[in-house]
Amino acid sequence: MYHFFQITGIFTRMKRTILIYGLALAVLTFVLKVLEYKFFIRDLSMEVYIGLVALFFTAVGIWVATKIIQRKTETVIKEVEVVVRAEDFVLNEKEMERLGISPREYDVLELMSDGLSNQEIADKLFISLNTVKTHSTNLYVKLDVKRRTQAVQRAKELQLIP
Amino acid sequence: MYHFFQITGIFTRMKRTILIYGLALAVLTFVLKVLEYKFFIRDLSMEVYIGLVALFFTAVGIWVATKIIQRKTETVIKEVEVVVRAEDFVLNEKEMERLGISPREYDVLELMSDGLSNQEIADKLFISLNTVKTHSTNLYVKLDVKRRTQAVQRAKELQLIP
DNA sequence: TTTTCATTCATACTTAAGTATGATTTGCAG
DNA sequence: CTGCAAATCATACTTAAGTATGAATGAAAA
Repeated sequence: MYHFFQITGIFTRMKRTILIYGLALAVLTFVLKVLEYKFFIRDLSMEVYIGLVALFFTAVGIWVATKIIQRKTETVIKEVEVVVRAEDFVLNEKEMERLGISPREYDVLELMSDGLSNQEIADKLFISLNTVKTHSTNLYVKLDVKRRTQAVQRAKELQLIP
Repeated sequence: MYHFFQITGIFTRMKRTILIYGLALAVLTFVLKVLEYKFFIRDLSMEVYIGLVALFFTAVGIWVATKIIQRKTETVIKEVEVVVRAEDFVLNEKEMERLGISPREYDVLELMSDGLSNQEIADKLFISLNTVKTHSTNLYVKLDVKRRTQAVQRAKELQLIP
């Protein structure tokens, strides 16, 4: 795809370049004639004359080349490592249902994983400490763990919390 | 740094190119002289003669250009997303030192994050429950937290544990 | 309507966690 | 050698966590 466009571009450019080149040749020939017959051309030796032509057309050649030659683009692919943390958390609702964790129990679980104490959880959810204890105990049974630290661990494994 | 080498490269190439160019000019002049005096050059009109020289030096110019023209280096920076998983864990030793966490305290921290109780940690490390408590209390101070759940959280944030 | 279940809370208890303080040993650096 | 930090352990205590049991309520399903 990329290559194709490039080739088309070259042809378009070449046509124009050839035209300009032709014109340049004509102009030079004309200029030389004029110089030859009107001024000092006869005083110039053949070598100098040819040298000038050579110089001019070398210049023309270089100029033409700059127009025609496709710049070789050396594509250096520099791979930069962008560290992205695996924060692509999506709640695993299947596990939620399978374990039969209720919405309120989940609330407690979330706050638990934030490192809050039962009392702090109670305050946040406007419920008593005892209720939090009940929820957490139920959670431990459902998650098949013994402690809150294990509950948080387990819940993360099961994609219940981030 | 990169730029510097490029420039040096160009000069080296130019010196050689100029040399070759000079030689080409000399050779052509010589060839023309030979042709002129030995064969048919007098039959050729001035225009054709100049035309040939022009063509030749245009070619030389183009050739020179191909040598001189700097290659365009296109640097494509490709960002490769690297998702860091738990397996890619590298211990942040700077934080370890900064916080002054001792090796033994770190052992306790690790087992803590595995969800073990103080008693279980004590059994694993062959130390008393009291010692574990001492270590954990020290950890809480150093990590500036109040509970083990928070300690585990904090330690993960600081890349102390996976 | 009855049942089921989530949610709430209470009481009473056990166990674990965390705090405070002090003491001993050991290896290492000044 | 001396001092210091790490590691160990103990005692005593407070607080938090977890267990067991029971009960009230209210909404939704059978």
